[in-house]
Amino acid sequence: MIKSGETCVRGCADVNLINRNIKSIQNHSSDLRLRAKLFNLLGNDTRLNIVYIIKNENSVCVCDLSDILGFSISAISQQLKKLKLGGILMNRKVNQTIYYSIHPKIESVLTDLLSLQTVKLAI
Amino acid sequence: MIKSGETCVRGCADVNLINRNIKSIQNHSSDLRLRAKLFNLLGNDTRLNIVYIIKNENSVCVCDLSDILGFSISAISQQLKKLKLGGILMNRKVNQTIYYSIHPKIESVLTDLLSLQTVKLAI
DNA sequence: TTTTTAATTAAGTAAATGCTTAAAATAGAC
DNA sequence: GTCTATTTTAAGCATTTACTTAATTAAAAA
Repeated sequence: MIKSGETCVRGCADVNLINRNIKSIQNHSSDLRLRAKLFNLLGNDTRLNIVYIIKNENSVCVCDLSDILGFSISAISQQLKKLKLGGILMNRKVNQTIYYSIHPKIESVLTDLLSLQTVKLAI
Repeated sequence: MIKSGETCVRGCADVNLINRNIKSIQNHSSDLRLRAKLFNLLGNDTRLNIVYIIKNENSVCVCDLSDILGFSISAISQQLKKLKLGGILMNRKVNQTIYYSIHPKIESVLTDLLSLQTVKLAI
């Protein structure tokens, strides 16, 4: 907790606002961290493309993703690993082939995130 | 366009799926890039905290954000610059103080993004 | 005018990111 | 058993990221 004129050299510090928001950030820290993590996973062109493709096709193998996106199998595999660890994807093995699909828990959230109107963003 | 057995050594390549999705990614590339950029901006703890605070307070100065989040003024200023360039924040000057606020164009999108149920994400 | 305040910009740095190629694991086909 | 196909993992590398401190800008106050 900061008291008026205690830690800030400047005059303009809004002590109430500062303390109120320090608490607020603390109270919501786990939610905010989780949210940032989700946004971070989707905030990369390659990973967002992967998620977009799998969402449309339900289930896609590593090889096909590599052919579609033009990156090495290895590169795709590494991104798939991150998406799986992040709870966005799951996979199942059929013979030698591993098919990735959207994790049911995140399905509806992803639908929302991918249908949001972001056209407004263009500056 | 890939033809069956043309570019892929492997047998399992689903040529139709591959070509269909190459087109799909091309058609949606600008939307996907924009969306990834937005997620990327929000996919960082410091920046998401900044946006969260400003959304709650309407208008906050650089100094106060620095005190709340415990980073140098400079660090906060650099993140604010990214958020402003990305179309998420705007600012106005009152004497020596610069107040940042949510850009009206992105307000409703942000409300959606911050109210999405992401608790499901925990693994 | 000089000093002070708020913020930005510059420069530097450690760590993270995202790809590459090469090696290793896994399991079906021969 | 060996060979082949699919994927993962390891190692390396160039780029980006996110902070720090120091210098600079801009404008109000003394």
